[in-house]
Amino acid sequence: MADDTEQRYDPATIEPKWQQRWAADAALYAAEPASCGKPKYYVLEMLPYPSGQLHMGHVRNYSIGDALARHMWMRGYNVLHPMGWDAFGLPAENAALKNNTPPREWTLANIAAMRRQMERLGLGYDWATEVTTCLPEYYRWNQWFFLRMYEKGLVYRKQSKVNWCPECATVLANEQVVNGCCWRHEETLVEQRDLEQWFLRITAYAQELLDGLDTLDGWPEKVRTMQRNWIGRSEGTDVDFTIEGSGERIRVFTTRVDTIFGVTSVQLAPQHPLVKDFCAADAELKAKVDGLIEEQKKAREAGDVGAIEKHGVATGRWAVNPYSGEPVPIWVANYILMDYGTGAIMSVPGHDERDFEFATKYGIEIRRVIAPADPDAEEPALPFTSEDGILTNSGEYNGLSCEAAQKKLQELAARAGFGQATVTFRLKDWGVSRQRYWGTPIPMIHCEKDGLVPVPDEQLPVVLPAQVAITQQGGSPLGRVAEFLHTTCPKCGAPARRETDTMDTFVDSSWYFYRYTDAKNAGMPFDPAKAAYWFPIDQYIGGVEHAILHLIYSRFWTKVMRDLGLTPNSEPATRLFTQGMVIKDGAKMSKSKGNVVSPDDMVARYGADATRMYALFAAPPDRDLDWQEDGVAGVSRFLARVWRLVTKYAAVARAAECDGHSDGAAAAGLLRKLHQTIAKITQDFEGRWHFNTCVAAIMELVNEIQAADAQLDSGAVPPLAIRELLRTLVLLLAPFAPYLAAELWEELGEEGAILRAQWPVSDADLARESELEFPVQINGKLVEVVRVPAGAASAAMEAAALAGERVKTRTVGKSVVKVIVIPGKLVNLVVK
RNA sequence: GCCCGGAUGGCGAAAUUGGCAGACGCAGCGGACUUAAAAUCCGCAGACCGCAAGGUCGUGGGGGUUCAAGUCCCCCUCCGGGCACCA
Repeated sequence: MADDTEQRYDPATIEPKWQQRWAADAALYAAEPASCGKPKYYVLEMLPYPSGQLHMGHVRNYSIGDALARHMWMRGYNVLHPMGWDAFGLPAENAALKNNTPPREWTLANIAAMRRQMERLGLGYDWATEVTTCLPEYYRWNQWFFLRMYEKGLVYRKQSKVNWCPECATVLANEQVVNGCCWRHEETLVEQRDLEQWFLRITAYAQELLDGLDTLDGWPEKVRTMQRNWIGRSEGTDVDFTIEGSGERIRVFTTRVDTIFGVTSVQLAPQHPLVKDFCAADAELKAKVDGLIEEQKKAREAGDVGAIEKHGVATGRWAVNPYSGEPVPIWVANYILMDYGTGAIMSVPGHDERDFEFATKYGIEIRRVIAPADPDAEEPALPFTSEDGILTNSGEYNGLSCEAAQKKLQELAARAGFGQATVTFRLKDWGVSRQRYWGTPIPMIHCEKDGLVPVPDEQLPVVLPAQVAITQQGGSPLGRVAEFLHTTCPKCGAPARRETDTMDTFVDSSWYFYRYTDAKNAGMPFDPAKAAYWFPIDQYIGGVEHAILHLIYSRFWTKVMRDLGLTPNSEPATRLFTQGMVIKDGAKMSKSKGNVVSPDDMVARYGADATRMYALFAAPPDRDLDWQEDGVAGVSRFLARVWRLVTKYAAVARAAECDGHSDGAAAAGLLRKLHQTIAKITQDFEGRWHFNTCVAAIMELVNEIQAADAQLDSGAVPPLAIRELLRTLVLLLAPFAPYLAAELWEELGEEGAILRAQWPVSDADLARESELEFPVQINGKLVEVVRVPAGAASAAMEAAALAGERVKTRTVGKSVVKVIVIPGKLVNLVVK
């Protein structure tokens, strides 16, 4: 048996052996202090939710990050490559309900299981900096930040809508609402209820979050665009209309104040406070408005807000256009949103599609106030929404361009006090309240006498109680834990009540990457000096599904931390990479589709190296990856070939004299290929990241070495060259197949960890081709391939092309009209 | 509806700056080794016509620019993702 296994590449023996050695070497993947003098490199992969099972998306994400980290270590950098757990969240409560396991136990067991999976995959993390967000040592700093933000006026409370399942009698997170129904009760419509909620004032940073995107040129344009749209900055004008009779004002927001003379109604959102007043005196109106609210709600629940038919109801009131003095009717309409702008609009049916649709339906006047800039042009049909035109039917403003009119009208409004230029953002403040158990308790106390009182710093952390019955009853589970709920007011000492909301888990992931730089700090979230050394993150890697929320929150939190003096950086990461999804049989891997491939299975069958390398080989990292198990088998076969090749010549390589001589034609060809491969892979690590072609390049190199097996065997290739070939091959493999590389490194008699070995440098002289092989085309079609000595002049190329056998037979009796020579590339003959 | 990706052999893909389309791998076929198989090694392999030499076509479709287009420009189709009454 021994003989047999000795001859075979066996990841099941190699990999656990090295896994053990690496686990015993605490310094191997450890970040060094700033004093080490090396340049720093912070490579970060998004931390996973500890579901208990790594999936292929994780494997892909971490294989990319680990390859980069290993490469940077070999380039001599001080690398921070940490990992942690986004450990709060609903699944733990669901598991508690289902299995009667406490969320904490369930979560910690899952973390242990996933960490074992990661270690088995050979991912090189610095576990000394591990961060687990559900532990008080971490979440106390969430509370600390919350209090700092409270002091800065960045935290406030307000009434807000929540999803409520009447069957569960509890609040649902947005993700638990499926097609407008409760995920547990698929027939039960989710209701919107008003609750007092905590908010973080992210909108205070809206402009900066937008401007910062311009500096993030290391981020994918797609992500920046998505964030820009999400922030949704829009410049416009606030205009106050006066209600006839009462003298009350309705403030509207418009981006097209130049169309003000085309206003033929004012439209209010059904939830607008003035509508409530109108309804108080008019039961009939109230019934109709309630109907509109119901329609909006239904549409929102059904998830097609944009598709609902426009409905409205006239209030019978009139509002006066402050520019023209003209009264227009006030309507309430279901397409007006209370939470954007002022919840009221001026309706200009002549120049807005939605207003046009509404006015047509209800017979409201449609007026043209913008004419084409070219007086000879035909008047375009209404609604005419372009801003490329001049004002008409607009009194003294007639003839002005839209842009000029906007400016003039804004100035007038400001002067006369009925409005001004203004900027509106689509971005809303961040509601962080969750009526949930498994999250960070919000560190606030409700006192009868003193009102809202923050928990003093010295009383942090507010610890999540361990013994909590997770039930499906309504309200926050923490509200039913007497020991937690009842406390005393820090100000007056009287009995008081703790806040029972917990924080959104996006809070945890908004700053965890700072904690990695100083994970054990008990006195601060982190030491600013340590963070200043490591930040910004040099490369952040994760799924594009986090392009908006997580990455906006993280940017916001960084700016807050900067303003607290904790970091000099305004942005957390200079470069962001978003990898593609893992697909199988044409669909994203998911339990419901039954197309999930377990990483454990792959590792058991083919080994960690083959699994990881396949994840890099099957597609470029930014594209979707189609998982084909036969492909993993192919990579595994390739690794076996490498193993056989290196072990076959290991003894020769070990014995090679370092001062020996390494020439010979066979060696020159192989060394040329070797140095070309080094150059290709090094270059890819520096920018393009097409690791699929890196793996292919290594395969080509191995194919070529193997094709020269006879020369290697016969001694035609000097031992020193063999040594360089194999040694470098193993080094190139190290970021992609770390176990096999470590094993073969040792096999070649090298001392010390391959991770500490120097990344090979391509020698341009050795890489250079001695001959140029170039295509000759006739009229753009390939006719022949000819050779000239490398570096030959254009004239030599032309001569060689014209001397080609096939070229000669093809040009007989014809004339060469033109010869195009691209030096070093090709020759094209234009022949008639 | 708007914004972003993408479409290349039987399959995953490559072609980095407009310059030999299909590298590398999978599946397939033929051969060597073997009593046999597995494993391994060698070879073939875009489609069509042809015994062959060779030829014609070919990167979702249509048009264009160019000596030369998978790559650039215009129009269109399909697939994936994001946003969606944002005033």
